Amino acid sequence: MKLYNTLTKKVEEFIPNNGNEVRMYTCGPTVYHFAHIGNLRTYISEDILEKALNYVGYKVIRCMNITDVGHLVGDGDSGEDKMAVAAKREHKSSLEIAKYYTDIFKNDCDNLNVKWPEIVSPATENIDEYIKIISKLLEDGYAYISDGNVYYDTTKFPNYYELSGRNKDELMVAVREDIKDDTSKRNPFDFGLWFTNSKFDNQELKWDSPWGVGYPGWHIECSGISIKYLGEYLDIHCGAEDAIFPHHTNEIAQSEAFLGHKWCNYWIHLSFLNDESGKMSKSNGEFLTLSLLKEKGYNPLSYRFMCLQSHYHKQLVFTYDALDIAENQYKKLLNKISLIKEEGDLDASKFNEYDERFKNELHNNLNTANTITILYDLLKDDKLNGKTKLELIKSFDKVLSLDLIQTAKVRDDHDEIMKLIEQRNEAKKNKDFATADKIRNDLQERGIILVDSREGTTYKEA
RNA sequence: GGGUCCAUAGCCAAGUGGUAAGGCGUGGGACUGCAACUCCCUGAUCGUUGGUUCAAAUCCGACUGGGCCCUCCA
Repeated sequence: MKLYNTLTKKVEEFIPNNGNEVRMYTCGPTVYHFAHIGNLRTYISEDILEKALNYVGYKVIRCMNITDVGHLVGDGDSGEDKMAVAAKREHKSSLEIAKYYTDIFKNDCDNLNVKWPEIVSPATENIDEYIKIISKLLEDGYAYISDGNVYYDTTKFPNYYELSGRNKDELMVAVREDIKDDTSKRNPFDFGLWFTNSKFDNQELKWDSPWGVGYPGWHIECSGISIKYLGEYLDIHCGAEDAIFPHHTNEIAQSEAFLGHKWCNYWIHLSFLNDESGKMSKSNGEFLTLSLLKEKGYNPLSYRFMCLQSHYHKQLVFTYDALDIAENQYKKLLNKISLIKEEGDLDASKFNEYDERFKNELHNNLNTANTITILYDLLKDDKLNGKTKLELIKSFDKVLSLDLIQTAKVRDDHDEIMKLIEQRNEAKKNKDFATADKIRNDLQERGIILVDSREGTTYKEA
C-alpha cells in the first residue's frame, strides 16, 4: 500500500517491520471538552486507514491514548492544566471530566462508524512508564533538571528537525504573543518531561516521582503508551497535521533516545477540516459538534460520506452547503442500493474484478473518492447480477462503513400503513386525488415516504 | 522570517506525459392524476507565467492565492 510519509515527504510503499502485522499508534483526543467535527475528521481518516490495511490483508494492532492530564493552556509550559480549568468550570474532579468527555467522544465515534481501537489507554494510567523513560533519558544525558523540572535537551538529538523539515536557526521562539519563554531551559526548543515546579500549583492530578511530586509533560505520554503497548518497533504513527511540530518531533526525540534505535518508519498526518475562516476551534464561531449536526437533522454518516469523498491529506472546508450536498448524495446512494434485488448467483470473476479495483484504490494512498466512484460504477453495471452487487457492496462497506446495506426493519405499524396504502389506491382509482394526497401527506408527516412503481406502492422511512 | 501542504466546472473530486472519470446540483426529457423515487440527455482546456518534450492538468522554475506549524490545539 502506498501512503504519504511525512518523514520522507513522499508517497511510498508501506512495508511493515514484521510480515503482515502492523503496529499502529494514533494520537487520541484531549478530553476536557466536546470534540468538534474537525477533530472527528482525523479519527474518520484513521479508521479508514486501519480498515483498509485489514482489508488488503494486514493484521493491524492499534493503540490510542486519551489525554486526561498535562495539556497546558496559555502561558507556555508553566500554565494551567486544561483538565483543571474544565474541572473548575464544571465543578467536577478532573477524572470525572475526563470520563464524561471520553464517553461522549466514544459515542461520537460510534455514530460515525469509527471503530474503537482495541487498545485505548488514558495518560493518567501509565505514569510509571513515563518515569522509567525519563529516568533513562537523565541517565544517558538526554535530559536535565532545572528549577525542579526535567527537560529534554534537544541539542543532544542530531535528527531532531528531520520530521518537520525545519531549520533550528530559523524557528521563531515564542511566536505567539501569549507565550512566555521558559527561562529554566538551556535551549529555547527544549521541552518539559516532568514538572514539579509550576506557577499554578493548584493542579489536582499529581504523582510522586524521583524528582518530586508533579506531573508529566505533554509529549511523553504518547511515547510511553506506544512503547508500553506496541513495543519498541512501531510501523505507523498517525496524528493530525498540527502535531508534526513539536509534538511528534518530540516524541521521536524521546523515544529514539530511550530505545537507542529507529522507532517508527511511517508518519501519517491527517489534514484539517476548516471552516470558511480557517482552522476550526472551540471558541471561534459556531462550535460544530456532531450532536449539533444531529439536532439539525443531519445523519452523522452523511458527514462521514463527505469526508470519504475527499482525501485524508487534503484540507476540506466545512460549509452547510457542502454537508447538504453530501447528505443528498448519501441518501440517493442508499436509495439506489435499496432497489437492488438479490437475484442470481455470485459471479466470482466479476466480484474479483471489482474487488481488485477497490483494493487498488486503497493501495493508491487511500483514494477513498475513487472507491466511491467504483461503487457508482457497479450500481450502473447491467452485466452484474443483484447478488454479486450486494456482496460487493457489503464487502466494500467493511472499509467505507457507511451502512450501505440497510436491513429492512418491520415497523410496528406496518399493517396500518399497508391499510392506508390500500385506501389511497382505492381513492386513486375513484379519482379522489384529494383523499389520496391527504393520505400520502399524513404519512409523510410521520416520516413515511410512499414509493409508487409499476409493481405497486411500497413505503420507506424518510 | 522559516518549514510544510494545497490550487481541476456552482460544490466535492479523479487524473502520476498522450488530446479532461465519477457524484451532487442546474437545465431538458421519460415515468406519474400531480409528486417523490428511478432512468436518459446536459457543463470545464485544468490559479498565472516561463521552460523541458513530438506531446503537460500531469515534469522543472518563477509568481499569485489559500491552509497548517514554529512550545494549547485533530
